[in-house]
Amino acid sequence: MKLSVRGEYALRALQVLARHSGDAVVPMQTIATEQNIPRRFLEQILHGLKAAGVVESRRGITGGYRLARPASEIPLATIIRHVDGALAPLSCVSHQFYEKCSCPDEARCALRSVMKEVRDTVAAMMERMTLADLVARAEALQAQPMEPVDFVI
Amino acid sequence: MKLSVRGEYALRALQVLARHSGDAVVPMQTIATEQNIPRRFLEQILHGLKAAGVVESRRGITGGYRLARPASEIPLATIIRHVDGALAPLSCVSHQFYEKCSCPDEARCALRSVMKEVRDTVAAMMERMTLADLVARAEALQAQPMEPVDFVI
DNA sequence: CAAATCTTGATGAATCAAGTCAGGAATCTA
DNA sequence: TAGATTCCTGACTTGATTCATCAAGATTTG
Repeated sequence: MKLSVRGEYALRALQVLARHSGDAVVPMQTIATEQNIPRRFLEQILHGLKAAGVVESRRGITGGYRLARPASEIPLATIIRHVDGALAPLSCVSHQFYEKCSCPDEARCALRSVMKEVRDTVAAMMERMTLADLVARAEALQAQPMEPVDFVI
Repeated sequence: MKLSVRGEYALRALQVLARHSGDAVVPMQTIATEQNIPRRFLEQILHGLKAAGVVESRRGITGGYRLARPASEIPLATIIRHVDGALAPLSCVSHQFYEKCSCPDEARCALRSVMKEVRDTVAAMMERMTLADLVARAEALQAQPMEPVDFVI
């Protein structure tokens, strides 16, 4: 798994929506400003996530986006797969994005066997972790004191 | 971590060299033929691995490549990093290929914290696994019976 | 010297990543 | 109803990267 800038933006944007779970919708401009994401680009990303059924939108002056399901029911795996594709390091070990590779016998390819373990490990982690967990972790990190950059009196 | 075709070729080629550890050198053409890798492309890849100190070469009619160290001392992590770069899903959590990301406070970025765990897990796996392990696994898989594709009498 | 090999550097086509743009459609408020 | 604000749609641009291919040179052995 390699996260593109697009994927990073998607996760950061959804984290904002997860944090505002109570609100009706959050306008895109708010997300763009808060997370410093180019607005036009974010437009494209959110539209993709809507097509994927991850978010819902509302038009007009009171418009914006919100999560289509509770944050605790949206695993990071789902988002990453929609935006950046396979979690697997090789597409021949991907479940959802499987592609045949060039080795003669997949069933007995040592490299494939190793990469399958990597895939399974990463997929399990990303499947377990949800947007709600991400928000919770952000709050926990916020609670920590600022790094003592300059602590001399 | 996402493995490019280049990275896959590199690992497969080195697996051949590891298997022929006794031999003086293995000519590139042998590797290219056995693993079905375009020769010109393999040339480029092996040259890179030589610059990285992973393989040694010998010119002339008896020329070829061999591992610069015992296969058991070459972790997959080393190879992948040289050919495909960072193991981390985000460069802001990479040790060797660190790049600052756009979030305001890295130390308290939830996404970074999660991806750091992924990186640590993947890096540990790839650091532990060596070329020798890869060869051993290939042999173990070879020992398995052929898949019963057609078992009807 | 001839043949096989690695060495070096250039080149090329296709694809992708990141971002931009224009014009349209929906929705609310005055 | 007008106007402001928002999302919707699809095309486009720019630069880098990926996956190679090629030519000419250097080295080594028979």
